[in-house]
Amino acid sequence: MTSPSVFTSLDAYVARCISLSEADFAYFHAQLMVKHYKKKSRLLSAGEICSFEGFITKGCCRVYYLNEKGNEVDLYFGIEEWWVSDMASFTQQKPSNLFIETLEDTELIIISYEAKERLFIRIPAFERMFRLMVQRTHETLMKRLISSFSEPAEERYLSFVAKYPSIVQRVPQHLIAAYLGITPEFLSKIRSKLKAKNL
Amino acid sequence: MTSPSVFTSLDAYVARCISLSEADFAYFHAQLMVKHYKKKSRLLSAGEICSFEGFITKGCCRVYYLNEKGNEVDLYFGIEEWWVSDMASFTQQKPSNLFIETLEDTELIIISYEAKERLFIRIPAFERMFRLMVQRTHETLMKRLISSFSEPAEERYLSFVAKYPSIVQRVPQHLIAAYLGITPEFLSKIRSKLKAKNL
DNA sequence: TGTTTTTCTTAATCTATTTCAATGTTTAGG
DNA sequence: CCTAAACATTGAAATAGATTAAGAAAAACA
Repeated sequence: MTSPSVFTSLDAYVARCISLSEADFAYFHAQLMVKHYKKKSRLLSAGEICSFEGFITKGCCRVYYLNEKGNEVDLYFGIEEWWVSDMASFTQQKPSNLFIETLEDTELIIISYEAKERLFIRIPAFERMFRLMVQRTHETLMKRLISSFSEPAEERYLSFVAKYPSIVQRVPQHLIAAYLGITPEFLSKIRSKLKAKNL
Repeated sequence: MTSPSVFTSLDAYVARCISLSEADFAYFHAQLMVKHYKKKSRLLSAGEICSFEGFITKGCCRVYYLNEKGNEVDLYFGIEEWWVSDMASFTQQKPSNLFIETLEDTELIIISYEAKERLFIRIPAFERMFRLMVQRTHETLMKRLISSFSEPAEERYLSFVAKYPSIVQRVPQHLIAAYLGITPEFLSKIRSKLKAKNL
């Protein structure tokens, strides 16, 4: 258990929320599957029922949807220690509107709907852990909504860079534009304006 | 228990998520407080720690924040059977950035932080009930973010009217504009344009 | 009831952002 | 290493929505 395993970072994540015995951890691990995907793999497509919640241990994913004009709009990017899923689709086992795709070769620990239910029955503390996880996600989303209403694109971009410097390195700019809710052209303009300023 | 009480609608809400014994319900009720507020009462101000999660049994509230320009931006309106709170502030017992205010005379069932913790300890099923509640809230917020990125103001207004007809009746238009992320003037323009079309 | 305050509308001007189109640059694959 | 594809930049024209300011209508209030 003390030697580094695939589960190390996930276990640490869990331990920050709830305390578990060794036996609990073992049962937990038995409910999980480790998956490896190549870059540009599709983990979920709109119309499918999302069959997993995935904790990223290596790599990077994007979660996006297609709007009526056919543009891809990124909801969020996940890197190490993030969960990716379409929670609504997963929880209610109904078809998703979202797409999930890897942007790099990615290692993911996934839990299925049935496994999660088993986990809740056997170790109710996981209800709390997932509640806290959703609450955190919700808080992040709320802040994002607020900033998208209050701040002009330039500030939102600067905040994004400040908050997720590693994502900026790893994700192509047109996807970041999609995340910020602006066109790639406009992001490019913002960046060149910023560059002009800082010189 | 079968005669209508203040708790009737909340109990129904809870029962849709988890099943509880009579004794559980009694303990649950003992953790709650019923509050009455006049129209325009302030339930929470930015800077305070949010001390409650409130379930509206009668009336209407708005949850909003002040952006840098000093404009009030509405995050959501709560009517009967909705929860109002600043979840981030409440859960982490840290100062809020939000304001909560009644728009009508309002009856609210509130639970405090301590009472909620007691409840979780005595009846762990409530972890699930609140997890499901947050998940639902999260899904709603996600949809809102998607529509604010994808749809022009006119469509967002039409969706809002279609989804929350009762709120449209009860809430002044300039607040709905603030909810949609546009100015009251622009909403007015949209409405007169729509009126012209439909005649 | 009349009066004050809040809410709603209209119009002119201004701005952030989009769209379109063209060009340049980097990356990936054969 | 070369070529195609993906990605990024730039500029001009178009547009959704903001801002300002004024007046009309409705609601609250005394």
